[in-house]
Amino acid sequence: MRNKTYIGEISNYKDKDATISGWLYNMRSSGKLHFLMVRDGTGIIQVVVAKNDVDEKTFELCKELPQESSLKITGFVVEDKRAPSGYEIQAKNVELVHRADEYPITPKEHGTTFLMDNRHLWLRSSKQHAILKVRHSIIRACRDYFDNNNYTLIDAPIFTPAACEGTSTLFETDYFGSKAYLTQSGQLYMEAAAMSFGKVYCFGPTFRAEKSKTRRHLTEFWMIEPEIAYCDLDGDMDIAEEFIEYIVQRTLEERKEELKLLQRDTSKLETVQRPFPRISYDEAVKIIKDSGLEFEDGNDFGSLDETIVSEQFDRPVMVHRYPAAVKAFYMKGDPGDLSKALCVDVLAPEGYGEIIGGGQREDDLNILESKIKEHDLPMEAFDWYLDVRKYGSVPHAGFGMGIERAVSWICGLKHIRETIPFPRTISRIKP
RNA sequence: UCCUCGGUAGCUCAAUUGGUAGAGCGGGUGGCUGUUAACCACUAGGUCGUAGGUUCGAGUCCUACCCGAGGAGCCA
Repeated sequence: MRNKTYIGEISNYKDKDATISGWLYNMRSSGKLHFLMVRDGTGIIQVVVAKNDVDEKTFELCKELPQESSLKITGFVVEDKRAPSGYEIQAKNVELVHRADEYPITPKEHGTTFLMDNRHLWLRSSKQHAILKVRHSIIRACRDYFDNNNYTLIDAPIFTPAACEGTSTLFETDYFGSKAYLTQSGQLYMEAAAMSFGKVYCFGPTFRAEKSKTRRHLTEFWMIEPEIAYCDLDGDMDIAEEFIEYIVQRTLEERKEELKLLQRDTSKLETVQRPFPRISYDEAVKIIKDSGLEFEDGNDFGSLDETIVSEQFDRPVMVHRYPAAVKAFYMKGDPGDLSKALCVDVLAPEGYGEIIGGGQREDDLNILESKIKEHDLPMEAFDWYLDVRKYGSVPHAGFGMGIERAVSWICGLKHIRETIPFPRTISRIKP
């Protein structure tokens, strides 16, 4: 079974015989000719079955093949302008591996709910296939960026004893009689690890139990979180922009075909190059107010606010120094204005909003303890975290990027749920 | 949790002021030697989300509930 030909490399077999193994994507028939569109995960190719070229049994078989039947086909490979991919196979033999039942997803239009109910089959469609290929490339680029820059991969736990930030709603689970929660971030663990390895990152699933029902939210999503010892906010922003530039440019190189199939305007990605604009929260507020929108000083940005700010630029914009009051307890205060936090959000262009949140962490033990009290968080849950400030505390910073939001932006999608193979949302846990 | 919209054939949708539930795709049967979401003919396929109510008569009007989609909040 190993020495077979993949459709993706069919051009190497021009004017030669080849055997492909795949699934029937669609079929058109014309009396004494059948046109089978066959896919195998690496590509799709037209197979021509002519009545005169095959035995009668084979020809009759192809006449009534259900969509998605699995097939092994041997034939002569030719270049032909009439074939959608430029190449086609003139069949000599067609072996039916399995006759499919009536396939629910037809070549016509369907609603998203129906397609999501059939997500396990929808993955076979060309658009979904392309999105997940892009996702794979983005994840590989993320890992390569950190691996090539001497970061150490440190896996964070999924079960956690208490809220990391105390803000989001967590999924609660029974842990041998006591309560445990599914992680909403690996960050606190990365801070501890950075004091051992210097530069670390984690990449894993993250869970939020908020009842968000929008095209930007999942209850289970993947986040990549670097953390760097001896790093301040400016250094953090340097890393974030270099990182985003790298993954976008890598994806443009590796996934031209897929982005074309997704009809992505790649000119809007080609401009994603350093330096990215860096503006303060106060400057962002001015942009929002100048646009005519009402905004109350000191508030966090809503999604419309983010869109208005990001529309001013042709590449991601980094907004730093938000009011400390709207940010998590571990953010370090700005020495120049303690009402502000040394944090940064990276807003993707074209209305895609926040893809990265991060900043410099509070490294002073006493300040951190009082922040925990201010936020009404249980001190005992953070004893280990406070230890990081007791034994050789240093300035450190990091950020987290939601993979699905990055994929959604880079692919130019309307819904985040198509960026993950099996999405989990407030109303979906199957398939 | 709140706001808006929706639920009719396997799928996508239509049905006029309340008056015999329809089309395309998919399925089935037949036809066609260059099809491009092929095409042509015929054919099968329905508890109109659920439960009540108004009416001679309800897919259509009223009430409650269930489910879904988008948005707000919250966030990546």
